Amino acid sequence: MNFETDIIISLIARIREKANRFIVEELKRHNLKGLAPVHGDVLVALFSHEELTMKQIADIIDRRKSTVTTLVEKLIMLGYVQKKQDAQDNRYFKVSLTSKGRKTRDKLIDISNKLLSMVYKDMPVAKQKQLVKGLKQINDNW
Amino acid sequence: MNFETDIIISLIARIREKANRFIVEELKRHNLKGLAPVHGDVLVALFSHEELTMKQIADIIDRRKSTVTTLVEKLIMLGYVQKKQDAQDNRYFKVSLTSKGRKTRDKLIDISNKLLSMVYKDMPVAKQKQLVKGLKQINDNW
DNA sequence: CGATAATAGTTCGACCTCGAACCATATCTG
DNA sequence: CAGATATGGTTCGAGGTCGAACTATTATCG
Repeated sequence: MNFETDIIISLIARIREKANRFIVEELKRHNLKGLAPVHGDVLVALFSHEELTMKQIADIIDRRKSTVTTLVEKLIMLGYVQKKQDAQDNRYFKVSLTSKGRKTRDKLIDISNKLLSMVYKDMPVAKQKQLVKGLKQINDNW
Repeated sequence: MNFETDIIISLIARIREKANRFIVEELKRHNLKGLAPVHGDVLVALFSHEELTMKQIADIIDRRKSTVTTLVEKLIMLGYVQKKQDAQDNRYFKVSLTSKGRKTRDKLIDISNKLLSMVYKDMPVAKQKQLVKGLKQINDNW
């Protein structure tokens, strides 16, 4: 029992909450109505992959397949992405950005940058790296 | 743009997810059926406070008042806590543990300890403290 | 005092999330 | 090749969460 270090999970949960709320506000401010942070995750994933299957998206954004079904459904409905069945293997569905989806790129990058400056504030980069290294160790050794 | 440090939010989100899933499993294993991690938070808060108002609970567990209404409702239904209106100020409702609620203490402490050992594994305490200090700085300066 | 503001709490609808059950397609194996 | 297995994906119901609108009670202040 160590009161100094026992609070790590609640600290992590709180930071995550704050980040989420910040992103929600920013999405609203950027007029990306109806989008939750997780939809941003999907779009961001598609910025660096021409197309992704439902399962790949699930793995990248760390959500269940059934959740991804809902999310992609919404993104299609809002016109940000499109989905088409793979011709070779009919089990797969390939999701890709529409032109409207591609246009969100700058806004999402802006939000990401602003979020990071909120998180780190004036923390020296060396300390940032040290912190990320520690978190990575926790995440990897689990 | 710094690829080394930009991943901090996704790392935090992932660790938080893993912790959550771990707690869910442990609650099941300890036969605390129907309880989600957040219900554990409420009970834990009541371990160190004889009684708490709905708002106090909301502040401690970092959830909205409307959410707390639902959570406490469930805890009452399951017999872990009770709620009674304050005699002096009728706006307040005081929530406190039942005897059944008090009996969860050992189990929840066990889960918490197990979680921490999962999180930190063999990380030296000095490094743990350093990590928590960094996280605290982020959480405080926001 | 009496109107106004502040505070505590609930209700309601919407949304993300999950797990379990299920369907469809492709692969493996005897 | 046929049955079994594996993999990708969806459907459905349940639950936690929020914000907005609302009720109720108390505090403030002209």
